[in-house]
Amino acid sequence: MTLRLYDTATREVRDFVPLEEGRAGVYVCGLTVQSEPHVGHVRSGVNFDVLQRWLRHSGYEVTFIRNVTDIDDKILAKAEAQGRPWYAHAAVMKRELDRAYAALNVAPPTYEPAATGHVPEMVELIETLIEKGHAYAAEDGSGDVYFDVRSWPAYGELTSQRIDDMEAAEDADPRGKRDPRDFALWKGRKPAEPATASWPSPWGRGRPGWHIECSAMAGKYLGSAFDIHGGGVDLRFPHHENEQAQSRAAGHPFASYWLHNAWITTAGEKMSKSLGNSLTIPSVLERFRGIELRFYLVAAHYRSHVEFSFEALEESAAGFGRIEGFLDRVGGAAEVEKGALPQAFADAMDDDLGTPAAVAVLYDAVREGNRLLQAGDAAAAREQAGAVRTMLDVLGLDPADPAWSTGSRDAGRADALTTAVDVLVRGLLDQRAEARAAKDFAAADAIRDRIKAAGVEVEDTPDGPRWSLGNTGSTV
RNA sequence: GGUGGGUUGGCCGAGAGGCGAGGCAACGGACUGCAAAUCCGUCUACACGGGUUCAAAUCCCGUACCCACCUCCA
Repeated sequence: MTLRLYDTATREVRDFVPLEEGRAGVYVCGLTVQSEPHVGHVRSGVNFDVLQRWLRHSGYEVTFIRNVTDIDDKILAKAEAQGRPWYAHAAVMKRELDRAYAALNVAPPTYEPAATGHVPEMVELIETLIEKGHAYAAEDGSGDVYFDVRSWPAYGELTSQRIDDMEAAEDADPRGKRDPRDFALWKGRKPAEPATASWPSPWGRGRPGWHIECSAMAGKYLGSAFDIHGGGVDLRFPHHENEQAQSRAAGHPFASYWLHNAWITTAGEKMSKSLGNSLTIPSVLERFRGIELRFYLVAAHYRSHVEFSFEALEESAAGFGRIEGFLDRVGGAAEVEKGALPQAFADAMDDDLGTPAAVAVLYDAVREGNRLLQAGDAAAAREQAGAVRTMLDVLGLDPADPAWSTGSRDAGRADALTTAVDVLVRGLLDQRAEARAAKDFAAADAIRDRIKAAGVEVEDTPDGPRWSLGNTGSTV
């Protein structure tokens, strides 16, 4: 089976046929670095990270671009509210975003272009659009440049909408637009805005519109035609529709496939910066490990709406614990040699990144491995573990991946702490072993209870007792 | 008004005409001094009303409810 992907533009699952054999160019809309990232933002990062990993695993040489929008109205507003330059605010938020991605083992893209670093490319693209008659400078002297929606008959094709059916934005500030649906390619500088937030252009100082950023950056790093463009569903319109219109009107074929990940909502409402109900990554990470959050996100299909809850995350983490438990029992994930990927897993992934079915295959292998372990067939169990580790690795969930520890600044201390606890717990377990040998079970159980009260679970195995941090996780 | 999506067992969450996804929880059994962990088993669901079909959770028609986008948004 070959990879098949659901293309939003055609609304069907299609075979993935790259423009150039063996290579895949992917552009994903990153974030506007204006506030702390929340679970929803990171879902997109994780979903497309899985796509990237699967493409790589399938043998593609992948160029993966994820941009950063580091200048926009909200950044300017928030920076001003906090009394610091907009670029300082953007830089701080960018760092938060990087931490969040690292905490969830989202691999860095091949390039991560920032909008402010590509203004000349944007100006050039706008000039091309004006030359071709698809854009015009506002006649009201604002310095704005708009895309002429009526000049591009295909406008609306990505989201199958007709211009005449679209609601004209209420705030459609006419500002010299020929049609209220025309959108800004370039925004002339407003007197109240800081001088540093504007760049010179043929139309006077100003800054780029949001949509043109992605068109220019995708073109620069992936060429005028590329394979996959991704982002969240909300971006379909207007952002992606506009990107496609601009790029095609300028003569570039642009993306062959459009992939959109669905939302994560909380209490039925979408997580949004403006609603302020965000579940920021740092706050979730106080209660769950990054690998658990990633597993929770990967276990749902990327096109399915997820209703976030800590209860569901808790259940998911419990399930992941069973996978980790198996790897531990077999000698520790790091000691397991990665094996071949089960065909059923590959088939699931090839089917529009069917991670739920893939995870089911993962659990089948874990159960079989545990069964073999119980039957005393350690060699066969290790083989299953090898498959398990490979599957986890493809999903970015390999517990032995150093990314999980280096992401934390406290990793070194945590290791030291584990060693210290190990020595202490082992001392107690030795006492318990003596008590058990003497059939003094009351004393043995008392010791186990003391250990458990400290949050450490003990399990007896044929090779002696093992301890682990119990599910102290959160009681919600 | 236009566009797109959803409603699945106690819960989470797949599937998309026949074949019990998977996970969590619960219960029973095996194992254990007792636990824990693990394995085996039980729990046979697809919003509602029609229709098509030998066969429908899946296709068609209708109804209800929910959500997203059309404005900054992953």
